[in-house]
Amino acid sequence: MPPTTKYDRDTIVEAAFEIAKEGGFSAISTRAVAKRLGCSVAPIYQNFETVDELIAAVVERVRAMSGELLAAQTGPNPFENMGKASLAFAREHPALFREMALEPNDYVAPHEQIEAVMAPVMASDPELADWTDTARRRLFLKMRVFQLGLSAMVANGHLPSWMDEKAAEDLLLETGEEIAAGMLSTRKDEQ
Amino acid sequence: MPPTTKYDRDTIVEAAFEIAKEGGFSAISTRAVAKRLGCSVAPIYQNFETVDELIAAVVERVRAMSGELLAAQTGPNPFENMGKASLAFAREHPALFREMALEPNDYVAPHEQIEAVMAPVMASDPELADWTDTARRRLFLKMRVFQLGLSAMVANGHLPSWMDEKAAEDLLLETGEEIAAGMLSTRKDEQ
DNA sequence: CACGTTAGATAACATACGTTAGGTATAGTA
DNA sequence: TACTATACCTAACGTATGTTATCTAACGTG
Repeated sequence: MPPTTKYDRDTIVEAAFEIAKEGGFSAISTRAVAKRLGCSVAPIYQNFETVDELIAAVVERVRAMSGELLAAQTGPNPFENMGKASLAFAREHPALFREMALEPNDYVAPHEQIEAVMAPVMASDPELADWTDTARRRLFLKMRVFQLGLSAMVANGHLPSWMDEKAAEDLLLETGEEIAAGMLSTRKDEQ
Repeated sequence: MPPTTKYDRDTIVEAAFEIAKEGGFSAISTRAVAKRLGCSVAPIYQNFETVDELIAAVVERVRAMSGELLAAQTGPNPFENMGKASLAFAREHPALFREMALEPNDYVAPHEQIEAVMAPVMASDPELADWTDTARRRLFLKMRVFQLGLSAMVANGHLPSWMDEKAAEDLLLETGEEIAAGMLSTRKDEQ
């Protein structure tokens, strides 16, 4: 039988993940991963057909991490949790956030799909109880847009200098409230 | 004297610009530009010290184009013009928009600087006449965040499928109004 | 304890990149 | 008309990449 395995799939993915965390997925090269592991490229090709397969595994790893960041938000409001998780992702892993959320790829589910998941959540929110379904969806879209914009600024260090982590979260929540309030008052104006 | 010049600086920058438009700045290589021009790499090195210098010239070209997009918006409201120009940039040159607005670089001026430019504009807006300076700045930040998020979705094709160009502009303006209305009503609540 | 399977190392091939040395030909000038 | 300056081409060097062929050695099985 063969000698004992020293570099298994997970070890390799972890090393590649660390590299991607610093330089994005494009920084993952067989030699860079091998160097980080202190080995040659051989173990990589023993565990993956091509480097693209390794990168795909790293993407899965990132998705899992993203899910953990969301699960770590245990507040009562799902929207608040989503927003805070997004900000945490952007702050803690800016390069990965850019790759996942700010580039055209299939990692991000289409808006309609996310909307479909959130529709029942919104319907059960007492604050939105008397909203029409259309209005709820539109509010959700607006909140998602704002959340993406703020997360992008966090990931790129483009926030105003005085704005720390908490201030960013506050801005997100505050604006969410204001958009909702604005939608209500505007609708009132039209009646 | 030398033979007549066939490939001058502008011609080369224009070819590199077209390449960047399709694949981003990283797609600019001496050979790719040469191929597009139907020449060798020699003219490039006659006009530029290094490929980085060429890329810098392309960045300037993109900045100029970005300015033209803003100038093309001739409506009465400066914020509306900025927002529409940003959406146009994201829609017409998604790869370039990502490079300029969604990556960490020095192309984007710090928020404070943009804020300083816009402060007098906001002060002269009759709708904001009785707002405090702090509130105006905060509104501007929120609008910029929303604008960035929406432009990012446009550039990446992450918009809901039903949302066309006009619908995106409408969403931007509508949300701007709602945030302003929400800020007013929220402040009222506090009093 | 010998053997065969296979983890890992090494080094090579092919490609793409930036850059440069050396050659060719053009066009104004002497 | 000969000369020179130079726009352009060709081909190469060095480096980084993905990938693979070949080798070495470890280890459970017989």
